[in-house]
Amino acid sequence: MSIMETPSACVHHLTHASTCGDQPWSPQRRERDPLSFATDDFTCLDEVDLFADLSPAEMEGLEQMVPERRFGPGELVFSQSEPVSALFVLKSGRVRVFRVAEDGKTLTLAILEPGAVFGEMLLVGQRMYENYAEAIEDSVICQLTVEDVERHLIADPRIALRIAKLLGDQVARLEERLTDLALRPLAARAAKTLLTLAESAPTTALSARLGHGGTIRITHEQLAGLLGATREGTSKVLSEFAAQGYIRQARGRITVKDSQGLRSTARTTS
Amino acid sequence: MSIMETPSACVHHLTHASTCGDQPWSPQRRERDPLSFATDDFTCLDEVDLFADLSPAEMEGLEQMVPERRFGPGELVFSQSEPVSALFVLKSGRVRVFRVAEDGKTLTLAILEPGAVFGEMLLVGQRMYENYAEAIEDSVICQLTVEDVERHLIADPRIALRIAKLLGDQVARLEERLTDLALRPLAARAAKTLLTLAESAPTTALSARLGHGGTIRITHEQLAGLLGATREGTSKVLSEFAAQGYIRQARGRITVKDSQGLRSTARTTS
DNA sequence: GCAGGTCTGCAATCCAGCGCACACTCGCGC
DNA sequence: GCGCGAGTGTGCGCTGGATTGCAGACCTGC
Repeated sequence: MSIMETPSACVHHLTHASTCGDQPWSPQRRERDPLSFATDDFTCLDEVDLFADLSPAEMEGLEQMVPERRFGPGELVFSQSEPVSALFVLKSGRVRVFRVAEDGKTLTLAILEPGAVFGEMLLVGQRMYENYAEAIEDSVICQLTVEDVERHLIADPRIALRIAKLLGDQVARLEERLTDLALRPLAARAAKTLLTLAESAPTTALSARLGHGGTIRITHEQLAGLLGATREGTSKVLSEFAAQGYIRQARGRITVKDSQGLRSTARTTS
Repeated sequence: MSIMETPSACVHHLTHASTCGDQPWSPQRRERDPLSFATDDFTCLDEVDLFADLSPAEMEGLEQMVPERRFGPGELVFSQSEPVSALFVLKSGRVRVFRVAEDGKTLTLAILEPGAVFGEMLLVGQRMYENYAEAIEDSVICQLTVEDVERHLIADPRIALRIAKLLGDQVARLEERLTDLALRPLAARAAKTLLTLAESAPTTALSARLGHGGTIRITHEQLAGLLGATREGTSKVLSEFAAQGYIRQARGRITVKDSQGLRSTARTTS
């Protein structure tokens, strides 16, 4: 099933976007392969610390009515034509949350790993008009409807506190990124971002065995989206990092070799 | 009393900051004039919607133990040498929350008007290591200690929800600013910011009588700090706006004349 | 009403990073 | 294993905006 057959994935509000499948900001659309999905590692709501305070019985109750959807690479999880009406939990795969300018350029707000929650703004009455989310790999996503949320979560003080913490972290991260973007050169931002990614996408058992500790799965273009820079500029600084021995590069993969070197680069101001 | 006599206002951690009162990021320090403080318009906790759900009795209880402090222009409310250990409520005056880079350049995160709450990150376990806050006018600020907060607020589900909403709004604003900074030219950001300021600092009875609706009290330099740009660059675009008739300028004051014109400028992408 | 500091205007110069173009090469899919 | 497309290296002109330096205009306090 091609995503082209999913009309709701189209975005009709973009000024310069004429036809579906021709989105300048989503070049890597592919056919979907239903066989390659990961098996269910955990039920939707386990392992998500938003719900950590719930009793097993309560979890049970919630889980019953949580539908689960699958998305192929490039497929939109939500957009303006399909506005957020639910809280999403990423079960497997990876999702990119981003914004689009009128001229088609994008900024990536976050690249989410399994276990992440998104669409949280809905919980506090925000609308998220402007945000898009797309799968960048085959992904399985649970979604709680607004009603689920309102009835079971908002009312619960334990959950409300968790939500506040979640949002607090996010505020801190955003403030950091904002000041970095304003005050630091590209190289510094790139170094910092690599360090962050390297520790947030932690070493799996497999990658550790292969000596790939600190390996990030990301393309230059995706990284550029996070940095608020062009692909070319990003490639440039990455080459320099590689030349310095700070990192090693492969296609769609970057391995941090000298985090200390990156750290000092991250501190430069101009 | 000069702020020079307030040792705790000094910042010793900045790389290039040698002496107090010589902070490159805080050029407008002045003597403090105790007579010019506004009178108490409202008690600390009224009018702050964070506490809107509390009963009058509860409010009473809280208010009793809320100390109140006064700050003169340029005086630091908190900084790295005096880290956040409280929740602040701005009663009167105006406060700038900002960050400082190693080379002394700053980015303003927010300019707060009376009734605003800040230091909220503390509520959710964030540290705010990097944030500074300074009064830009004579200001009166109430501060709840950590203990006040933990005992009376965190536990209360109504408050927790308010906090979540507060942080949610903040996330939305930050995401917006981040994408604007990354994807939009200075002129567009400036226009947008002016519009936001014009409506967030609403028309007072006095200014309405004087026909000053939509007047913002801000210097080019302060605006530049918000935009992540230089004073010169900001002055340039403001001159252009004035030439277009979008705004009228006076010292430390900008009046929006043609919000429609600004809106269209704000939409430009490059 | 005078003095000093703040705020704003202006111009010349410089430069990081963008835009564009293209060549290459890796590796996935067939 | 072969081919094609996604991912990457590179160069160069261009430009938005930073930098620097200064000059005048406006307040505010004395």
